[in-house]
Amino acid sequence: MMRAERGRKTTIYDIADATGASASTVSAVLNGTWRQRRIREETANYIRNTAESVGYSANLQARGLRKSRSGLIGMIVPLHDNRFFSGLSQRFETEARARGLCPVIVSTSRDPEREVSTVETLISYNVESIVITGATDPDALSRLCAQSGIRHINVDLPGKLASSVISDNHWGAAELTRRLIEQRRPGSEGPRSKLYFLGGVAGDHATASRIRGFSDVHHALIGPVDPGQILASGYEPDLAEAGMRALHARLGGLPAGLFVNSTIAFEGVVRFLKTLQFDEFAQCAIGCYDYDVFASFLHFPVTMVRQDAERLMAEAFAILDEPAELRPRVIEIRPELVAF
Amino acid sequence: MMRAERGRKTTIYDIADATGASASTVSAVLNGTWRQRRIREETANYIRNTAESVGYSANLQARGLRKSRSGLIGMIVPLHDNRFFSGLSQRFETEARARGLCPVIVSTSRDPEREVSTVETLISYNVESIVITGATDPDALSRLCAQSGIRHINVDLPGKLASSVISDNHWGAAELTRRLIEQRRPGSEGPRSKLYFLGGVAGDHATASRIRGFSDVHHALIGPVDPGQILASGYEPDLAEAGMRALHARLGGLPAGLFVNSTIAFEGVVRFLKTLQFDEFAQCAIGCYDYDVFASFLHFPVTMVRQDAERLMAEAFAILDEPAELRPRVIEIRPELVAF
DNA sequence: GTGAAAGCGCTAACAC
DNA sequence: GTGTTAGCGCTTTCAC
Repeated sequence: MMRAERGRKTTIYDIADATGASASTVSAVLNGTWRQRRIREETANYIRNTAESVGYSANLQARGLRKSRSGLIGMIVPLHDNRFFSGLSQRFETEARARGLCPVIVSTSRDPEREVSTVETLISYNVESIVITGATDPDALSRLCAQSGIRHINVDLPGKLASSVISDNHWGAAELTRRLIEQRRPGSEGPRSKLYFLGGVAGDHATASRIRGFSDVHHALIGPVDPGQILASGYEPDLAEAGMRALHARLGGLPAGLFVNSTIAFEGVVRFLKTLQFDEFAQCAIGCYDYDVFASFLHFPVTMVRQDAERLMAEAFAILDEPAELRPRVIEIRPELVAF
Repeated sequence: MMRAERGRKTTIYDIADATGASASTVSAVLNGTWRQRRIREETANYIRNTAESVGYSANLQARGLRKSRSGLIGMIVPLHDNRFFSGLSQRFETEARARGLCPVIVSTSRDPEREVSTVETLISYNVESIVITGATDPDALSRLCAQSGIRHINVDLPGKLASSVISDNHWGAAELTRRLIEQRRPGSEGPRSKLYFLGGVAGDHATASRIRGFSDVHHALIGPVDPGQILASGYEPDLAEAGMRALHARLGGLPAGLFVNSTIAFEGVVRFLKTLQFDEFAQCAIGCYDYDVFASFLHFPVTMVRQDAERLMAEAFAILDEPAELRPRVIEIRPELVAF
């Protein structure tokens, strides 16, 4: 193993030298195509044994270069440190593994430039396809991928240029709103008798759909929604907390119901509620779009919407597995409502 | 751009043809080494513009093959869908990015075989180094890496064959135990006056250190620890819940204090506590090794240990950045105690 | 200041 | 049934 001794990793040429076979024979044996080359069983065994004994492992970059494939599959997420996205990552990993691909998951901090450069990097590594989750500008990424002919799909946030698998936000929000209205204590009147929507960014697709779901049901069951009932205060716990404080001051108490648009905002809400007396917030029906185990153990009842990460990813891969489509599709997956 | 028209991606040869320069000049310009080649500024600009206008992006597999580097850095985690590990992932990503490397994070479900095959895959892709977190058998992985001369480091769980950066589990557990004992309501006697340790696997390094920290302080302040006080019931919420139920039955009530060894176990514990009356568990001092935002909002006070993912990763990369060491080191990072 | 050519480790067509 | 050979796209010596 002269080459190995020189510090390099052992290659098929080393194995070829060691066994007296040729590089192509070794290659065929070691990558499984040897049956079609009708290589003798014993030759194959001999080669395999030698390879194993020297700890040979194929150089996947070389293979990738030659076959212009990489065996890698990419995914971008806004952040790892989040229940929903880490759930998606977990499912992505499972699906990738089932296809013999090595998952590369990169986070982009919701930064559009970083999204672009990350996708460029993935493309440069010749990933087989890309799953784009929570992108701020999915279509910019689609254009990049299209340029290099890379299959890709949007998950969670839809785009116009590629198929998308998203949560059925309208349905989930409508259903959650319906339940909150059912739970609402009767009696109060005026602004405090209404429901309020808190958190997220109104421009963002998911939030917009949820606001529509909320408004539709609210309108049908209680009455028209006033703009003051929608507090899309952003994605930070602090902003949600401040929003809650302001709302509480404005109304002179808690409203009949609260629709919190993410666990991130929910954190701020809970922080504020903790400053109140139990009997005060016991009067308020609380719901959160998104799920967290511990949020379900709080000292007041809360209804949560759990998005179906498993189906979202399964559908995404189903589309990637199929031959490319003519026109982008949007598939909506219903979330599940969980009451505590 | 004939090659591009044939469906391939554009290469430096395409750019060379288009600009009339040679492939090596194009290469130098596009990878930044052109100054040392004293290529004329205008030539460089011309080439860069052409490259950009055709949307050229380098084939990183080819570059990697040639330079026997990949620009990838690997990490294995037991699972993505967990606060602690996803926090580590997030920091890993930041550190990798700071070094211009593309992070590849793969989960292994705490399956030893999968750990091995994942590390093999990463090695085959020529990753620059590997961060191993929460491995069941770190030393087996170290041997693999050593075989191929890949730098690597253990995080969270230590190994004997490579340097490790771990949480100071003994200190954290001792400190948590001390606080629980302080909070303990005086008065009771017998088994119920003691603290109980719940969750984790006694054989696992982290759990073992924590049990030692717990026992040392318990011994010093209350008295010897009875084997019956240690319930290392595993990593499943269900097991912890069952463990709690059994303990409660055995003691005829809750003990003076409860040391829960992970948020996973804590989930089961909380599930059980929910079945009790408020004034019953209000008597029990509760602590959890590991942190979760929402766990801090429960209807009883809890002290949590928050591991310092940022410093864990920073130290890990600091070691990877240094020249290889003669003897493996173990660095312990103190966690932070947070009371609610 | 720039080009020609070799080669990274692998695969696949084509020999025989 | 197995060997020879020509690249995959890039970097890097060496030449001029």
